[in-house]
This record gives sequence, structure tokens and C-alpha cells, in this order.
Amino acid sequence: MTTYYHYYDSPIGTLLLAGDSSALSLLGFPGGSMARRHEQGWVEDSKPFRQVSRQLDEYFAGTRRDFDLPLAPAGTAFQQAVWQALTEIPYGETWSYGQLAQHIGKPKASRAVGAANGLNPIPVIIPCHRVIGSNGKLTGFGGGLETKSFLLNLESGVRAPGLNFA
Amino acid sequence: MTTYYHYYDSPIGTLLLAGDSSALSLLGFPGGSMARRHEQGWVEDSKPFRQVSRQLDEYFAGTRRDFDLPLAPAGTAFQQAVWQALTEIPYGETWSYGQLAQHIGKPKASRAVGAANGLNPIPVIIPCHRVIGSNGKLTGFGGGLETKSFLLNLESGVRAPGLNFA
DNA sequence: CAGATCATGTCCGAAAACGGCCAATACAGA
DNA sequence: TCTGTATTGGCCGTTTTCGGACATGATCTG
Repeated sequence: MTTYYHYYDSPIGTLLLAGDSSALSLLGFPGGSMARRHEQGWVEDSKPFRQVSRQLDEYFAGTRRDFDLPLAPAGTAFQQAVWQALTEIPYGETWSYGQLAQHIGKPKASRAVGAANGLNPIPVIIPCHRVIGSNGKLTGFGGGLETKSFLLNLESGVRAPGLNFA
Repeated sequence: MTTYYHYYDSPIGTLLLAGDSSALSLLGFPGGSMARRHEQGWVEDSKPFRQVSRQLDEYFAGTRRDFDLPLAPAGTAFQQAVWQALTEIPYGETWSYGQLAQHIGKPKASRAVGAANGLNPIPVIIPCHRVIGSNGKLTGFGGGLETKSFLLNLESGVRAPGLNFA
């Protein structure tokens, strides 16, 4: 099965998109500590990512609140459950790791949820940025905390870098 | 890649043959402690094993001393080296595990050789039965020691179950 | 001769370490 | 008292590490 990839420019920097012809399996930040680049054997092609790019355009423009795309993140059963639960957090809301743990029926697994969260292969689209500490702190994000903050601001309706209240 | 299998009747019991369209990758004993059966998803078909069956027929009849077949045993580099070396033991001869270790350039790895030997996926054809302890004892064989003994007797020219010296 | 020792590659189970946590404490400051 | 900030201990899935067991055999010790 051929894996295709494509680099997509966004307000939070260049993003690596990767997957096969039927579903997206990876969205990575090429820079930073969690850097992901395309691997040997993958084929550069923007066509499989037309839908993805369009919906990302709309999301960053603030005109799209939910993604509708075929996703195929690879992981254990537990991780799949966590990532699935992530997609159920409404746009603009934030849950705590503990709430997420409750939601998948393992109330005490908040810490494991955090770990699984950090391994989310498709950030932004699978909105792991909507999960924060129970004390309100952001505590972590693969693409950097500034990025996490940017995304939450975007979803809260704040457009400019500074804080603009109506 | 489809995996085909076929059960072949022999003097040492029914044998499981398996592989793809180009090479044999497994010869197993359905019974005993090391039992191997066909797995889900494999396809029963005797055609890919016509050559194999014929050569086994001849081997058990005593009219064939060397096999000439495409083999594809799966294993680590070390294991591949061991199995390759096995095919260089002449018909009717026996080597010790230590001699085999020497032959692959790792004189002190006799024990590791033993382990690799035990994982040989294609016994009989890859003649792991020709390896015995340095003290002359048979020490082990996946298909049972009686089978190992039978094969060595066959190759030494002894035809009947009892010991017949000329 | 009967044991103990050591070298070797691989697999497997157990144990421990490690996180994008969190609630219950203990205090310092106002 | 009422905050906010450290400290502690428990909880969970995953990954990593570690220790033994093997189809051995040369060597050494009593």
C-alpha cells in the first residue's frame, strides 16, 4: 500500500500530511521537538489531500467548526478509544484529561489518557488541543504550547494575536 | 501475498507444507508438542507443492540425496546463516552444534546455534536432523527424537525399523 | 568422572520506569 | 479565613529493561 505525503502551509507553520489513497493517517509538525518528516518510500502527491487541505483552509479561516474526513490513525485499542473520544469534544470547548477518561469508561485512567493524547497522530483535526489540566493549565502539546494556545484562541473567537474582547 | 498450504502424507506422519507461489516457507508436524497447523487466511492448494511432494517422495524412497527447491524460511540474519549452513551438511553425515557454529564463523555460539536449529521452519528439507551433540547424543528434534533417529537411519542406508547391518 | 563456569543469539514473561493526571494535603501570604 | 502554590501518593497504559531458558561445548576444579 503506497503512502502519499504533502506539505501544507498553515498559520501555525508548515504541516506534513500523510496517508494512503483512502484515509489520512498523519498530520505532523516538521519542526520542533516532536518533528515529523516524510519517510523514505513515501510518494509526494497533493491530490489525495485536496479535501483535507480545503477543510484545513476553512478551519483556519474560522469558517469550519467540524471536520468531515476519512481518518486512519494507527494505535492500540485504548489509544483508538481516546482519539475517538477526542472527536466528540465540541468546537471551542475544553475538557480535562480526567473528564476524557470518564468519557471512555475508565475514570481513573486520566494519566494514561494523557499519554495516549500525546501520541495522537493527527492533531488539529483530532482535537487533542481541547484537553487541558483540571486546574486550567495547558500542560502540553506536540506542536508547542503556543500552537495549542493559538488553536484554542482561534476556536474561542479571538482573531488577533492580542486579546480582543467585544 | 497469499499463503498456500497442503497436507502431505509421509512415513514420518502427515506433514504441513506452506508457502507462497514462489517458495516453500514452512514444513510442520501437525502432531506432537511442536505442532503446527495451517492458519486462518491460508488457502488449501496442492498445486504449488507438486515439486516439493515429488522430491519428498523420492527422499523417503531413498532415491534422492539432495533437494533442489526454492526456499524462503523467515528468520533473523543469524538464523538464516545457520539454516544456510545446514544445507551444506552432506547427506548421511552428522555435525555437532559446535562444528556448525565454527562453520558460520562464530565458534563460541554453539548454544545459539542450537536455539536457531530448533526454530528451523523447514525441517527434513533443511536437514537440522543431521546435527547432534558433540558427545553423539541426539539431544532434540521438533518432530520427536524417534523421527530424528528415523531420518538418520534412512540416510545411513538402514531401511528396516530394526538395525540391519550388512 | 561429576559438577561449576562462561560464552552466544533469541524469545518471553515479569518488573520497573515513564508520562501532556488529579485529588488531598500543607503552608505561605494577605 | 481565603486564596494560590508546592508536595505527596495513587492510578493507568505503554515502553523499556532485565533475567531466565534453550536441541551446546570447551575448560577448569575437585
